[in-house]
Amino acid sequence: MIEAIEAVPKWRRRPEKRPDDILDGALIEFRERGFAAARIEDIAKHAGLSKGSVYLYFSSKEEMLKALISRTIKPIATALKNISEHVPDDLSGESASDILRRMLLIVGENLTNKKISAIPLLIIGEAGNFPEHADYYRSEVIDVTMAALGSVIKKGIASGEFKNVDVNYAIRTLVSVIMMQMVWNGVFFRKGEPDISVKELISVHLDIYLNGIRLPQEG
Amino acid sequence: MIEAIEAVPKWRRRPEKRPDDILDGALIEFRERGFAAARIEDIAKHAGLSKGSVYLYFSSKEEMLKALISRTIKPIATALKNISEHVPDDLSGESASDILRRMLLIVGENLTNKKISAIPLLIIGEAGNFPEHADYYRSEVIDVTMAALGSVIKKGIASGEFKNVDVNYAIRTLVSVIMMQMVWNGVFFRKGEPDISVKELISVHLDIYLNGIRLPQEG
Amino acid sequence: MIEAIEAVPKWRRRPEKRPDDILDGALIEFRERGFAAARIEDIAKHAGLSKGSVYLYFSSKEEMLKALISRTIKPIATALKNISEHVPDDLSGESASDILRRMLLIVGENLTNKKISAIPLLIIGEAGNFPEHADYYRSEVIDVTMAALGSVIKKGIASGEFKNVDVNYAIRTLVSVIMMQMVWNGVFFRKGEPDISVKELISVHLDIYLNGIRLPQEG
Amino acid sequence: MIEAIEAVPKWRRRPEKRPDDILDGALIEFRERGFAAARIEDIAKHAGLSKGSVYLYFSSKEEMLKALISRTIKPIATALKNISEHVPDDLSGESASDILRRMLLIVGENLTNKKISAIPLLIIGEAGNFPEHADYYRSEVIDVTMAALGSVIKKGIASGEFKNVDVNYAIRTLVSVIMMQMVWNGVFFRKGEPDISVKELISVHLDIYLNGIRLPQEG
DNA sequence: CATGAATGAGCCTTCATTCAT
DNA sequence: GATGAATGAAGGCTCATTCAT
Repeated sequence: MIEAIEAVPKWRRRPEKRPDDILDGALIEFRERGFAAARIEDIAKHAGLSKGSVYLYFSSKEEMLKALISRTIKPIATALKNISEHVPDDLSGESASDILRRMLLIVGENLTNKKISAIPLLIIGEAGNFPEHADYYRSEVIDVTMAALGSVIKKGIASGEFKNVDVNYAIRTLVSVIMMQMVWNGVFFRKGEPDISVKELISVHLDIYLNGIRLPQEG
Repeated sequence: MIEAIEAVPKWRRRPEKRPDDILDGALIEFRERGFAAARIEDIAKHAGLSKGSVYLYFSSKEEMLKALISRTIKPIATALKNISEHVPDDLSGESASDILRRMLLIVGENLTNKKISAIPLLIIGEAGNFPEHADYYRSEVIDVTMAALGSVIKKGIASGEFKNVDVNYAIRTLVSVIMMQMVWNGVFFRKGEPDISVKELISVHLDIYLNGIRLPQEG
Repeated sequence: MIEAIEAVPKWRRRPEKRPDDILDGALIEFRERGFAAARIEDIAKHAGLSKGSVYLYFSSKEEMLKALISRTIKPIATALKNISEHVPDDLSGESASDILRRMLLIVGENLTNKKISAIPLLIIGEAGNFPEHADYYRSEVIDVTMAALGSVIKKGIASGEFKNVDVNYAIRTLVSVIMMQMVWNGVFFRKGEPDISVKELISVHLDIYLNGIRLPQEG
Repeated sequence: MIEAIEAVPKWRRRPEKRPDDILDGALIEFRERGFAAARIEDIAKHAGLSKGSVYLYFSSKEEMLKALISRTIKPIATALKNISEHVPDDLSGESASDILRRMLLIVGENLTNKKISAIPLLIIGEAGNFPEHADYYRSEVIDVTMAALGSVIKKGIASGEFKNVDVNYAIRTLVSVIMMQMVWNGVFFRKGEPDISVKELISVHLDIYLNGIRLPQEG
């Protein structure tokens, strides 16, 4: 057994991870230059391969884009579905606010993973050419996330914890900071600038979301 | 009068508007296919011109992108500067909340103009290839907008109208709904779906922003 | 009478010279960039005209080249024919050497006129694309010149003035310095360098041609 | 042995000669149509390649021109330098005339190689667009050649073999026949015409150069 | 006559994709 | 599997030529 393992040649590292390595390179190049302008050769270089070899793993550039997006979205979608299916019907002791906080923090974690957060930006940039990917992302990630958050808000309203707000709009306020932060980090952030702390951001955001910034007027 | 109208030559419509017509076409194609994949010939067709004629007005595809972005950003930047310079020092009677509302509604108007709101999406999509445009947009539009809103928030805090929130983060919550809505309309919106009313959205958003969604706990 | 002359409008100088002005510009541009790379618009500029107006005088770029070459070659060819037809049968008192000298000096004068000497260079450069022009130049200028010089050399041989050299080759030695000087001035000359005096050159050349550079060995 | 020959793959002939094959094609097309009008596709065809493949070896048409000129000039320049450095200081027994003869015959050999003699013609034709190539050719070939010949002439003068001629001009007479012959063969020669023998030409030329065509006048 | 906007053919150059080894 | 030479379609850009005014 041990021999078998040692027999794995060292000059070819993890060949079974090749597709993943290629997609890593693709993500970088697609984001850096856009899908159309990204060159297969550059993507291959990131994976330590030659141009032609990429085609052993992906039949076309577009297939790479599809695979890249799937690779990121699928586990997220699965996780989101798990979460949303487990929002307890009656909040079982936990306040709606606390549940919202927990959920936002999970999203926040994804935000700090560049390999994950680059995907929606890529999708935004290529939405004109590949609306199906935008659609896929919306269905699998955004709609699910919004539905999950929406159901918590609804339960909060039902339980008397929240005001009777228009849920459809209220979700947007809640979610938008996440999206803005993604765009900010990927597009408008300037090197050398002090980072925005995602945790802090979400904390302040949620506090405002729950309580507002206005001081209660006495009298 | 009628003669005057007929005197307008039919074979060359409003030639002085050509550059503008071309940029309109460019915006459509750049958004639809991305800068790299957009074809000059298609852009020309939108303006009723042939491929070569475009080069009578713009020396290269990249120049068109620059001109397109400038055309949209410059007047907005000017307007924003006017607004931010006229935020009264002492709120002079008007509440900070009301000023924020007025400002957000102005931004909301731009949001409903597709020719304007498509620009930031274009910039986001091309940020990898043209970081200078993202930088320009941030400096001229985002930073100015955030500074203006920030100064109102600060005044609201000073006057006792607002809580002592962290302004830097608080601005983000305020602004992000705008950005999300832009992305939504340009990327994730599905035809046939009921539109989100920008006015309503801003109204709900600001209400939450000011007051929070949580019901005050009695007792 | 005088009035008539004054009636010539000043705002349109010598319209009948337009074709000539255009060809002047064409010569400059054809030599500077080559026929293929020369732009009609640049040629027009030299003549103070707009691109389209050139086509009022010449139906195509190639026609301009033809006309340009004809304009220069025709009078030269006529002059050469006159000269060669008047080489006296018996040298009538003048030595063959003196006749050669006179002929070379005439050629030398053309050499110093850039508008004339640029033409053969143009023809050389475009020989691949327009062999008919090279052929024309050879027939009308080179062959006639060589024939004229050849006939003088032959007469010099007949009269005992010259050795019994192979005329065919001997002409080449005589003529080649002219051609080299043309190429030199048009191609290899460096600005700022001291000019080669054409007169001096021809004088030294002919002296060598007649007498050689070798000192007679005393015996 | 035979196996070795058969082992040469048929589908990819001498790939290491590709750049050379391409330059051969480029020389033909550049000379035939001029640099600007030559089409990459035609050049590629000469080398049995497709348009795009040319760019695997040369990054642009202009690079091809540069490489083409260098390829020809470099070895010539090296050879010339060797020759000029070995002109003996004291003519060591050999007469200056004999040395000149040897040198001219070497130049004559290059003249009969079309691949070599086409280069100066190309340079002449493109001098307007690429003066740097004319300059390079002058520095590396013409100036070196003239300097070498000049130094021999000077030694001939010093040794009493030659008259005290103006060397600067005398060189031109010597060299010009070479240049003329190049132009003749490449531009004015007509198919079917009897060839000029370069050897004969140089022999006659040098004889005239040394001794002149004039018969010594008795009495 | 003169203009210059408009056209569209043409060519350099790039790059996704193929394929012989 | 891996390579990289080769292909050829595609598109940006230029410019000779046309033509309505």
